Amino acid sequence: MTQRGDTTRLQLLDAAASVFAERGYAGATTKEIARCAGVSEGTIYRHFADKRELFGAVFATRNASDSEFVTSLPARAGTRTVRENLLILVEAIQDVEREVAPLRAAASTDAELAAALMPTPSAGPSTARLGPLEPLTRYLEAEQRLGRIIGDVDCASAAFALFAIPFASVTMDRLSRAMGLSDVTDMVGAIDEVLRGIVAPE
Amino acid sequence: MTQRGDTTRLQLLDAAASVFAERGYAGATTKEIARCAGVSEGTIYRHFADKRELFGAVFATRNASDSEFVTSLPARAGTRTVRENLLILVEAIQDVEREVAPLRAAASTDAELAAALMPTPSAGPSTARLGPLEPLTRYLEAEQRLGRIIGDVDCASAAFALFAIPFASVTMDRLSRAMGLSDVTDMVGAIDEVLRGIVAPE
Amino acid sequence: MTQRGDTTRLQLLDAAASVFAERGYAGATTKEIARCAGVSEGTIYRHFADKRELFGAVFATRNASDSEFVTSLPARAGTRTVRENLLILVEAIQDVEREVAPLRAAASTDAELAAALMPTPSAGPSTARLGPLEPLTRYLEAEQRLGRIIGDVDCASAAFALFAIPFASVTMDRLSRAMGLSDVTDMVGAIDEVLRGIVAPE
Amino acid sequence: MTQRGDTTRLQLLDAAASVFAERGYAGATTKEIARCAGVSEGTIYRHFADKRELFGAVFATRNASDSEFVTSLPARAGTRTVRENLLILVEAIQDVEREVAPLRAAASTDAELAAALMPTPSAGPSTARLGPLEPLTRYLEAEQRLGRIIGDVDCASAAFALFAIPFASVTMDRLSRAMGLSDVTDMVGAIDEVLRGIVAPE
DNA sequence: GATGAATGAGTATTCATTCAT
DNA sequence: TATGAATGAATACTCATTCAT
Repeated sequence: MTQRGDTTRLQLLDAAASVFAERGYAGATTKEIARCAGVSEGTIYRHFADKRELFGAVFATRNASDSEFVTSLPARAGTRTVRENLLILVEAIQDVEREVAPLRAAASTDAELAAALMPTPSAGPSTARLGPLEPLTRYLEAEQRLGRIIGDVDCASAAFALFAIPFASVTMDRLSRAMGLSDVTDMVGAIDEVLRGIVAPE
Repeated sequence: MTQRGDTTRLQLLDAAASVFAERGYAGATTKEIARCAGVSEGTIYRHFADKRELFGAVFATRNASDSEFVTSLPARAGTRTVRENLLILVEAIQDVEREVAPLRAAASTDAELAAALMPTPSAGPSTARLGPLEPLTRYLEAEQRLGRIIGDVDCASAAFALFAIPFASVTMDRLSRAMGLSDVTDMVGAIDEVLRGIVAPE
Repeated sequence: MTQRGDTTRLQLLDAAASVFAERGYAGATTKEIARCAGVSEGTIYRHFADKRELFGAVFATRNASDSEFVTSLPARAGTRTVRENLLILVEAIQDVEREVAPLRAAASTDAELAAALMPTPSAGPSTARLGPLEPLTRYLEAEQRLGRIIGDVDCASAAFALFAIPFASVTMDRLSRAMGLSDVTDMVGAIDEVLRGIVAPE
Repeated sequence: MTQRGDTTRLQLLDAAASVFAERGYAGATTKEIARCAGVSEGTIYRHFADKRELFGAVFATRNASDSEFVTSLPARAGTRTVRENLLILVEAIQDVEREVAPLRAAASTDAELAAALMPTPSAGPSTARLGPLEPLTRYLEAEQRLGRIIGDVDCASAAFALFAIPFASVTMDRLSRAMGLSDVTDMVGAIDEVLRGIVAPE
C-alpha cells in the first residue's frame, strides 16, 4: 500500500466513523462518506470490498482502543485508592462508549453486521464478554483479595453495576442532546453511591 | 374511522414496531412493514402521512405504557421492603426498555425524528428528564424520609445508578444475542450490590 | 338517474373541467377532482367508467356551448355592420376558447384522448373542421354576396386570419399570466387591421 | 464534464424534448425519457437535479433558436418586398412554434414550471413580450417609415394579426393530426388577406 | 347512490456498486 | 490509484380503480 493509499484509507475510516455514528448503518450513504472524506465514491471500493466491510473496518479500529487503560486495570489493584481507579476507568469507558455506542447501535440493525463485531471469534464461546466488564471484575476481585473491597461482595455483579453507569450515561446523553434536553448526568455521584456499600472502610 | 380501518391501523403499528426495532429507521422499508402487517404498501399512507409519522405513532404507543407501575412508585414508599419495590421496578423498566430501546436507537439516527419523541414539548426545559428516573428519585426520597434509606444518600445519584442497570442490561442482552453470545446479566445481583450501601439496616 | 345523481354529476363535471384545465390530463388526479367536487373518490366511478371518460364528458359539454352564437352567424349576414358582427363573434370565440383551449391542450398529451374529441365521428372525414371556422367562412361568403365584403377576397383565408386572433390571444394571455406578465392583447386593433383590406367601403 | 458526459446530456435533452412534447409534463415519465435516450433512469439525475430542471433545460435550448431570423428582421426593412419578408418570417415562426408550442403547453400545466420559462426575469416587467411579436412590430414600423406600409396602420395590432396566423396554425395542425383530420391550413392565403389592407400599393 | 378503506402498478428519485478513462 | 459517469435495483410515496358496507 502506498503512502497516498494509506492516507486515503484513514480519511475514509474517519469519515465513515462519523457518518455511521450519526446516521446509522442503513442511513449512511457512500456518497456522504465519500464527500466527507474528500474523495470520490469510486475510491471507497478501491479500499473496501463493500459498505459492510467498510463498517467492519471502522468498528474494529474504534473498538481496539478499548483495551488501553482497561486491560492493565487488574494489575493496578492496590495502587491509589479504589475510588480513584474506578473514576478514571469510568471516564475511559465513557470516552470509548461515546464513539462505539452509536456504531454498536448501527450494527444492531443488521444481523449479519452484528456477527462481524465478535472481538475474537476463535475464542471460547462463553468466556467472551462485552467490553471492559471482564477486566473490571478481575480488578475488583484483586482489590477484594487485598482487603480494599468488602469480603462478601459479588465482584461480577458489582462490576456490572459500575459499568452500567457510563454505559447508560452515554446513551442517555446522546438522546437528551438529540431531543434538545440538557444532559446533566452526575456519573461521579452515582459511582459514589455504589461504592458506599462495597468499598471497605480504611 | 371504521372498525376495519382501526384494525388495519393496529396491525400496521405492530408490524412497524417490530420492523423498526429490527432494522432501525432507515433500514425499515415500507414494503416490509406492509408485508408484515398483511396489507398493501399504499394502505400505510391512508393511515399515516409518511414513514416518519408512522414511526412517531409507534413510538408514542410503546412509550405510553411506561407509566403504569412507575408513576405510582413514589406513593408506594413504606410498603413492602425497599428491595422488593426496586426489584419489581427494575423488571418493569427492563420490560419497557426491551421494546423502547431499539426504537430509541432507531430514532437517534435521524435528528428530526428524535425531536418528535419529546413527550411534552410544552413542558419546562430542564425539569423534563428521561423515563422513570424522576419517579424513582422521588420514591427514594420518600423512603429516606421514612428512614428506610440512609440519611446522607444522594437520592438522584442513587436513582441513576439503579436505573442504569436495567437500561444497560437490555442493550447488552440485545447485543449479546445478536453476536451469538449467551446473555446472562445478573440484574438482581447488581441491584443488591448497590442497595448494600444505601438501604438502612432494619 | 335521480335528481341527487344528476347534481353530483354536474359537480363532478365542473370540478373536473377546472382541474383538467389547470393541471392537464395526466396532472389532474381523481383525488383532487373529487375533493374539488365535494364527493368521495369512489363516487367518480359511479358516474363515469374511468378518468378518460370523465374527460370526454367534460370536453363534450364545454365544446357544445360553442354553437350558440356561432352557428347562427351565417344567417346574420346583412344585419348590423360586418365589423360589429365580427367583434361580437371574436369575443364569443375568446370566451369559449378560454375554457376549451386548456382542455384541448390537455387532450393533446394523449393520443387516444384526442381521438375522442372528434365532434361528429360519423360525419365526413374532410368536411369536419375545427370549431367556428366553418360558420365564419360561410358568414363571410354571405356578406360577400351582399357586397359588404370585397369581391375577390378568399373568405376561407380571411376567416382563418380572423379566427387566429382570439385563438392566439387566449393562449398567449394564459401564458403571460402564468409567467407573471401583464396580458394586454389588443384584439380589437388586430381585427380592425384585418378588416381594412376585406370590408368594402360604404 | 467529460466528452462522454456531454454526449449523454445531449441525448437526454433530445429524448426529453420529444417525450415532453408528446405527453406533456406530468405525462412524461423519467423511465420513457431514459429509454428514449438509451441510458438508464439513474443517469438523468447525474445531469439534472430533477425532472423539472430537465424540462427547464430542454425549454431553454429549444427557445434559444427563436432569435435567428427574427431578431434581424427590423434591419431587413426595405429589402425584398414586404410580402416576401413576412412569408419567410411566418414560416420561421411556424418552425420554431412546432417545437416550442407543445413544450409551452406542457409547461402551462405546472405553475412553478411556467415561471421558470421567463427569458430574462430581470428585464422590465411590461416591456417583455412573448416571442417574435416585438421585432415584428419594429419591422412593420420601419417599413411604414419607408412608405411600404400604409401610414395610418397600427403596427402593433397588425403584427399581432400576422403573428396569430402561424401561432394558431401550428396548434390547429397538431390537433387536426391528433384527431385524424388532414391539416390544410392555408397560411399564405391568410397572410395575403391581412396584407391587402396594410401594404401600400406600389 | 355514496363512501372510504384497500389495492398494486407505477412514479420520481436515491443507492451501492462497476468500469472506462 | 483515483475519478466520475453509468447502472439498475430498491425506496418512499401516489395513482386510478375496486369493493364491502
